[in-house]
Amino acid sequence: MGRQPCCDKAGVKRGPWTIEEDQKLMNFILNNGIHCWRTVPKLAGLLRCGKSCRLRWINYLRPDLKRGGFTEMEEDQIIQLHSLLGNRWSKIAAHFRGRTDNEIKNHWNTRIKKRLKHLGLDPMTKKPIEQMEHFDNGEKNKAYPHPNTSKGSEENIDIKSLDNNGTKDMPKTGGKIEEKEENKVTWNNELHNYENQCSQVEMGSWISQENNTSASSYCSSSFSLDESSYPYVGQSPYFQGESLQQWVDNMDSILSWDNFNPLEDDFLFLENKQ
DNA sequence: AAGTAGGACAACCGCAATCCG
DNA sequence: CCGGATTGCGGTTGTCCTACT
Repeated sequence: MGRQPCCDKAGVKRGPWTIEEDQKLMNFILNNGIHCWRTVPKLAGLLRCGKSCRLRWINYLRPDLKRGGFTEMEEDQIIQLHSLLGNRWSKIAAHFRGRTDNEIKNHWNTRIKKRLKHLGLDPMTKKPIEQMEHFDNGEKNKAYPHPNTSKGSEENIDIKSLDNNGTKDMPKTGGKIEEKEENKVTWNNELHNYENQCSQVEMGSWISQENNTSASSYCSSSFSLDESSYPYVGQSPYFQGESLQQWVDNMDSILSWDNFNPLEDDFLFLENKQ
């Protein structure tokens, strides 16, 4: 006998969430907090399984989410972190305030992979593809173990050839990149550099958060709210036929955005209230 | 204008990890 | 310590949208 499914699939709604469902879930969580995802749909009056509710909240409804396209700097950070952490998206996402693992994973699969391939780099190893083909003759894994499979021992990572601008200095020929010794850095050095970078970014976010407590302005601290600059924003169901500002205004009527920062504090408060 | 292909994002599935009685 | 319940995670699939023919 196998394990019980997380929910009774009969009578459970699936597929895209409606605005009404989102409002129900959001209102419920903001009023009651999250104690047990399994009970959330029942108590919130939703015909969804708890897992689905959790996912919807984490990936879409969480008020502290920063939506919109990834900046080049964020992309570079993702590339760097991926070279360290592999496909551990939740760990990568932890370095980005307001980004979800799902968002980063999707962005990686749809954009960054292609970008690296376009640059003649193997997305998994960040090595020039031509070189990888050479190593495919039984030498590849030996020379460049994948972060997922290596045990985190010191290894040479050549991603420093990706400078802070991401692409500017990258040769675009199919693997005509000559590996320079000075570009090779140790695992520890790499980690140190990335952590410094990440902490700078996160500090910036926190500082702007200190200065301005509204969620919409928090988002604008690191990216423009100009929709034309960030086409993906418009793909949210909320944005169909309305501007971003209209959407924010609408949500303001449902929720008090001023209460969201810091979100963790609010949940603690809700917990204590009960 | 209709059909199709590809891209981007949202959502689901199944397994692993963790929690808790 | 054990076993069931719950949550978290990563891979995969589904859906919608847009560009192209």
